[in-house]
Amino acid sequence: MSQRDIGYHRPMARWQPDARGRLEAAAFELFRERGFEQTTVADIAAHAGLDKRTFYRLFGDKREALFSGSERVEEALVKVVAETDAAPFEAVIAAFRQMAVDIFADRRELVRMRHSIIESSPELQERELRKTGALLAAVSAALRAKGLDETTATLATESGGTVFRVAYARWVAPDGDASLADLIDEVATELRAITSAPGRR
Amino acid sequence: MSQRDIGYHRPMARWQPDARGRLEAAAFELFRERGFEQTTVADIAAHAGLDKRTFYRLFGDKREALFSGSERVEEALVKVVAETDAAPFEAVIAAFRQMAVDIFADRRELVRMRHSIIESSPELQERELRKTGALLAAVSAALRAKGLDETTATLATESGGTVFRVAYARWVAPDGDASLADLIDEVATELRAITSAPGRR
DNA sequence: CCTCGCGATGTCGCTATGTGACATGGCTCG
DNA sequence: CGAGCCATGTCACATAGCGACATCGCGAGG
Repeated sequence: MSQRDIGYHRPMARWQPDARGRLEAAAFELFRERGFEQTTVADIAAHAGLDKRTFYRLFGDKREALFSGSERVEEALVKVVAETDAAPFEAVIAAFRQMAVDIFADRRELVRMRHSIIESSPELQERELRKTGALLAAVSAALRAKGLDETTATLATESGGTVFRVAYARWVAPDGDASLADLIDEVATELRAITSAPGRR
Repeated sequence: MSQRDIGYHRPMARWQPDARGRLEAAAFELFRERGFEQTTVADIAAHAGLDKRTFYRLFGDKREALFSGSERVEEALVKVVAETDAAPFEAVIAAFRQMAVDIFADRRELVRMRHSIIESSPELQERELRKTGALLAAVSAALRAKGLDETTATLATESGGTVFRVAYARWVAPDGDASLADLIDEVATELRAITSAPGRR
């Protein structure tokens, strides 16, 4: 890491480039080393060669430094949902599946590290929940934009989210080795079975 | 309100009774009047005739004052799930249904006020998400205790939670008038339809 | 080439959150 | 009747987060 050189004869710009990226990296590193609560915003800023105040200009709060990829994920999900013409639940599953392939598949170790950081802090778990909720709201809006009523859109979206969360939990588990996309398919099938008909015990 | 007299000739106890209840009431009142962010913990404590420090001995943080009923709800849900012998998803739905009748039905206005407070603050929304998650985790554990595997338990629980959230959203909506229990049944049926089979568009 | 303003960053100061350590004083139990 | 318990208050402090103002390289226009 580091080695964020600019070039050779640049007469030394007033500031190093990519303040935001440096802060994200510093936060990730420190959260892993000392834990979220043991890391102060001043620590993160100093580690990135910046001031505490600059951190707060780029991130709403201390937790946000860990949740930067979410816009990309949201765009990917919404795009698939908007373009596919499958039934609502299937559309959402397809979106998560595609997103898993395009964004998650190659980053398993990174995702695992991030997951273990979040797992260790209730505050971060809360933020993750909120981010996920916002993501699902965007997906649901994309479904409604296709003419679905709100209840249908919400139920399809939330069910898809449930499938994803369960599949994701298995994927990041230390011993799992199946691909996330395959896990999503498996879990979707299981969910269909469970909610299908009021069968007997 | 107030008028929390003890009796006639009680030689004046050192402290007024029910500090926790007074703090909860004060918090609710102030959050409604000024909003969550505009209310400081010192305000709440003063309003209840107590010190800031006492607040933090009784509540983990400022938000917790709004989330005290959750243990009761959890107990009610777990009890039904443990005692019924329906299929998993149906068991969870039955639990929410029963809880709706026993705990929510008579408190619609209170629940609406509480909901509007939470809606107005992202911090409170995060906490609500976490509380709901903990609740669902307990329900899922109750299902596993009956011998179900983790995936089935989680999927049934989360799906039930989805149904409840959607029904609840309709129930607290300003114009709704159906009972929460009925809404739960309706939404459950809709969810079954949506996840049933990969039908066509 | 000069200057003038923009924009990203730093500095300062302050309020509020949340916590540890210690003090107080009715109440209960022996 | 005395010893301690325990809920509460008091004090001090680190950190989060934010408003206001200062700094100064850079780039556009004269």
